[in-house]
Amino acid sequence: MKIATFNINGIKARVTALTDWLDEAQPDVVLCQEIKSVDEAFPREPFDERGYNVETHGQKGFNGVAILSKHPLEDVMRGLPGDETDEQARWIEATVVGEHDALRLCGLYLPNGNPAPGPKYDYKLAWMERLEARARALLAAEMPAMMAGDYNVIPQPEDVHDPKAWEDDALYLPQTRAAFHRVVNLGFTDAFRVRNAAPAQYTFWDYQANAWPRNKGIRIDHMLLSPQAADMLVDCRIDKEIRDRDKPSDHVPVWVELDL
DNA sequence: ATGACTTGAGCATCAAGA
Repeated sequence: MKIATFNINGIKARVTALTDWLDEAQPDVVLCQEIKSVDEAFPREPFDERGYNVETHGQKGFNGVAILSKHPLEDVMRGLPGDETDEQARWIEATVVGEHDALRLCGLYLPNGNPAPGPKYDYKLAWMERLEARARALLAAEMPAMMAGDYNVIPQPEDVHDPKAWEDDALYLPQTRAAFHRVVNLGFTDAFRVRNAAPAQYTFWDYQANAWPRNKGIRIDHMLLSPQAADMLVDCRIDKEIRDRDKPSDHVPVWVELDL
């Protein structure tokens, strides 16, 4: 089963770019971030036509996550547990059933956190604590699970074109990376890194200052696998070519092939 | 260089992104 994560930066502006990529890449499941739409306004038809079930967790203007799946989605859960007052739409979970096994899938859009320090950075760190708690619960269930999406975390120096330029940024601060590694170190596998050890493998390039042609990117979209899911990993790649097309998102898709 | 682009909201500009 081919499962992808893709921060699309606005579903209404990205329908053509997304459907073109779906038709080529033929993923079974796509976790989308930054749909920037309320649920009622999400354009379902292009995805219905292609055989995808659509589950959304949106809000007006910003954030918002969704799952597109050619397989049925069960037990859909919206919102990251741990703070009833949090109104930002950044988490969606569902179970997808494969040929041999079922997989618990979590699509996430982790807060950016800039400027740091400040209230936005406090929110990011608090959100990451809730993420760690959810990750522990998923591991305790001992079923295959994947948490994938836009983490807004640059894990290591080799994941950024110029580490020096990012050292005060909320995506790369030591506290941010430590919080990310605390989650990984519970027993998750960074699917891309176990399949590709090369530096400078990016998933985001800013629209500004010719970042893409200069390859001034960062790797912030990640797919973390529980031990049971890691045993199913066949491949993981970044579809960076589509950053070259008309009206691209500033992120590109990352996908895994799982023997599920 | 706190710049440059892009999106959504909503109709002139501004917030937010990373």
